[in-house]
Amino acid sequence: MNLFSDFQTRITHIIEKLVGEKRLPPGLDMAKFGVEPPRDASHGDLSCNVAMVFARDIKEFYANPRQLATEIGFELAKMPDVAEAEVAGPGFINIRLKPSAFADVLRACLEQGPQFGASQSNGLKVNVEYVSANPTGPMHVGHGRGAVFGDALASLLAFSGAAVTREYYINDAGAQVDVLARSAYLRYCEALGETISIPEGLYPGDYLVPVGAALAQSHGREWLGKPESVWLVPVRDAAIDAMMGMIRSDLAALNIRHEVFFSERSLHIPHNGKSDVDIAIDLLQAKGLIYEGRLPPPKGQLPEDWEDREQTLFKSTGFGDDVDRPLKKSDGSFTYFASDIAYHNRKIASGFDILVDVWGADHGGYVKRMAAAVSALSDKKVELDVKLCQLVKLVRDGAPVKMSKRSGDFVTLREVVDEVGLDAVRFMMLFRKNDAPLEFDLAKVLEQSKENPVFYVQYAHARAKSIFRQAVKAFENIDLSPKSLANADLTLLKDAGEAGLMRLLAQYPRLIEQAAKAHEPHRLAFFLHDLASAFHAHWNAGKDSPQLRFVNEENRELSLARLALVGSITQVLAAGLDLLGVSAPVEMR
RNA sequence: GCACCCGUAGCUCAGCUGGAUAGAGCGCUGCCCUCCGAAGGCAGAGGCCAGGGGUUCGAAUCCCUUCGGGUGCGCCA
Repeated sequence: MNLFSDFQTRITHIIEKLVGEKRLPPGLDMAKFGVEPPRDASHGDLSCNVAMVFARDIKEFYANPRQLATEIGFELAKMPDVAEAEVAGPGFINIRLKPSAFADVLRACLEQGPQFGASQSNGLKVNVEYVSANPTGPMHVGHGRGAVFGDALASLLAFSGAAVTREYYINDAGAQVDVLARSAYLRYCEALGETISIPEGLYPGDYLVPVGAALAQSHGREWLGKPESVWLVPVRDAAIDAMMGMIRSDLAALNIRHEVFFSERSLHIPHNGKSDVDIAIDLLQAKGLIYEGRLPPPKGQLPEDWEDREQTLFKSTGFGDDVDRPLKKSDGSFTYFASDIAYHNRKIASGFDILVDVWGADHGGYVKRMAAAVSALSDKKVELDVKLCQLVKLVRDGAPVKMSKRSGDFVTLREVVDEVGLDAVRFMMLFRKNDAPLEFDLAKVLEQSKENPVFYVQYAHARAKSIFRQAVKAFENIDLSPKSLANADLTLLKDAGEAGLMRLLAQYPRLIEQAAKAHEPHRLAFFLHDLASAFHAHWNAGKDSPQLRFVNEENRELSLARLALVGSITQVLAAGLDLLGVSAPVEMR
């Protein structure tokens, strides 16, 4: 149950009724107004801006927005769960609910359990593509951020009613996997007793040592001293398989599992004479969006090897890009962009309504052309949202931890997960907007203090659980099942702290919905932190004022009502953490 | 030179796609444990939302512009 969308519907009906009575003009866009929690709790439980939003449309019917607001407020006040609806400021309608409304929220929370806040299927097919690290080495912490972000976003979207596919795009074509093959070949030679030195430009990391050893084991001296043309392909394929195995295992350590691993190279393999790239290019060609032409050289620093030449271009400027983009390299092969067009065309052809790509911020310059391509391929029917994740600064006690992939001596994602645990990694990665840089302190995330948000939220959950343990000791034969708690007399919850907590719980379904719509899982992380904070505060209120404690041995009925509140909080904390992929411990000892 | 992201308390950051008197943590000052987990909480001080224009009932949020930081800019992916 979502109080906010519920009232949005009710107010929409009131407006429609007024339109029917010719007391408002037809054609009002109901999507324009909103029902939201007021910033200031003294303004009530719900607030609606509808009268102000329609200020311009209603001039012939009402002198000012306040008049319309008064009219709507009058209708709202008649409803059984509304205590009062008053007009404030320029025309806000502030609604205060009867305690029974919040009792309904608690009951819904207890009865629906982990499904509280979930939405019915909305019929949307969404594809979330994330991680997509090149299969040339282990993942680093930056990849981890995109991985956790994409995974949490996918969960959030699924929870709010979309049919979600989690997808990984394997960049197994192009020059870099050849570099990988050469690097692995050297390790193969090394495994056979040759002395090797790794030239500049190859991957020096020792993660390729076992790959070389395995090749030596399976193929003996067969490729030793032979030209690249003999061994490149088999070594490359073996190395990519090994790297993808390693990446999958790194992802598994973070509880991340994709449904689809899509190979870039497969896009170039013809079926019935045509590859996916051919098909996509043909499609654009048919739309008249491909031409042969010249590009002006980039302003500022001219590249050393710049050569002005005729090339095959996609008319991306027709869809908001700055320049048209080349589809073929000078050697005639397709650019990465061409493959990516084909890849996204596959996704469009699969019937997805929304495509979400999670990329590193260093690919920001690529967004416009990809959005242009999706727009062109789908005739503007499919939306592409590219989420850029800013880089992660790894520090320990404030001092930077060096990372350098070139030297092969970098801190891998796996090392960080092994050191601090997946809960800490996942929560911290989500406790920041995706487009803001993130400082990840290896020492701080293990601290057991309120400075560490992971601990703070998990502690709230453990603390809530401890109240239940306490209640079992205090009362004989007490039934603390959700069903039993839902039957408690919830009107006994009258304290301001209790009301504040219930108000927060009532906002959870809306928060989920909005975070999913905005593709911003961090909002959920911050909400859980807020809920934990309110809970800790109310707990402490019980220290100063014993009559506020959740467990009151003299008053079983009151205790049951309060335990229903605690149970709801526990439920939302656990479910919210679960959506983020973080565990909710029963105790912190 | 151009494009994209960012600029909010001394520091690190939220701000719910335009709402009411801009919030939290750290740090600083002063408090709260014979009592459900003090691994926590309460109170106080601290702001020209980088600057300037505009859009409207209403702007930290949208548009333009200046300044400052980051990321990119055919034949890497």
